[in-house]
Amino acid sequence: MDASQVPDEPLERSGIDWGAGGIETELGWSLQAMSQGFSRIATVAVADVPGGPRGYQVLVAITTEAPTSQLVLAQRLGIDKTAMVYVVDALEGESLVERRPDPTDRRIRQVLPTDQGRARLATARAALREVEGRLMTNLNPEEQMQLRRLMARVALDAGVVESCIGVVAVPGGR
Amino acid sequence: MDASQVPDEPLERSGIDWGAGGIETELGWSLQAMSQGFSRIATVAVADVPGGPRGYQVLVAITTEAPTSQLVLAQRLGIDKTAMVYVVDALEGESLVERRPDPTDRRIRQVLPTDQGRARLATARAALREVEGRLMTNLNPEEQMQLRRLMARVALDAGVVESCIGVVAVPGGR
DNA sequence: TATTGTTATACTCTATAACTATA
DNA sequence: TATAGTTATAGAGTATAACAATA
Repeated sequence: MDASQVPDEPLERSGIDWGAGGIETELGWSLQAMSQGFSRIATVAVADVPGGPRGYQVLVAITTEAPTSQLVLAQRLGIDKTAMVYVVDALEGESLVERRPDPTDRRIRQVLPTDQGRARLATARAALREVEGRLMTNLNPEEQMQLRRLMARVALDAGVVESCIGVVAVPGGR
Repeated sequence: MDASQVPDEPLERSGIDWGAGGIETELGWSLQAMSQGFSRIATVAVADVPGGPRGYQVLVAITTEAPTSQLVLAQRLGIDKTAMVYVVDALEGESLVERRPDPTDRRIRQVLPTDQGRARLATARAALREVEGRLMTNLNPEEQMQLRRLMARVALDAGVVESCIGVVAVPGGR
């Protein structure tokens, strides 16, 4: 077994035996279990946002970034452009966002938040932060920060990985 | 905005502005992006294992834990018991595992690895470790270990979270 | 009656292709 | 011709329900 990629402490206070190669030493298992736990609680926390977790992410993106197209929004959030249509439809149905044609290119629809959208986002965000803390309840605040930072860095690089694996093409990209 | 759950450094070397509340500061987005990146490369790495990533996880579990039933195996791996049937079928079809009735309870099918199964697992595991390192390529070895440890701890606790949220019942559990 | 494994069915999510309107 | 958005359709994956064997 290759131990260079794996913590070399035989046993730690969490009770994980990293040398045994059990399922809890698998990054994929941790990722899946954490994702399942998160999506379960997150779905409840953002239940008031139409479109669910994806609707929430759209609200976050359009309130913190310059308005772009639905397409680049979809690529940035890691969802399909066809799914983006339904999400924006749902948000627009409750007047949380509005579509506006780009003045310079009328094919492009900018997605802009309304005041109601910002308000809905604020309450959802607070609820989400609360349950996130509950998910990481056995990590002290410092460890929670470390985890957030490390995951964000890996996530930002994840787009780079696909190119070095040899994916055929990034649709719309270059 | 509640900053108590979020790293308080305004800007770090990864270029993330934690105070702005952008999409890359969202745990859910990091989790999703990391999962997408991982499953893309993991699917390739374990392509030789029938049943894909889930077949791989079954092999890991049955080679490191005492033989149990398909049901507890499914619960442990976080997949449905009906899906477990297909995964075990696929593994058994290539003689990587064998089903054996539990001597004390003939309803239960123990799932045991064959020598071929152990060999297939070893090669897949090596391939997986390699691409995992590539996914976390911008983290130094120490940071990779930290990330593995923190995620494993949260994942192990994830099962506990569902009970304190108030899920109706854990099917089969108590 | 309850439980394990299995099968069949339905449903959700995602991906693919085709269509429109603009460029 | 190419691109952004939309729609319709098909596929994979997942969950639900019902059934057989055993306890």
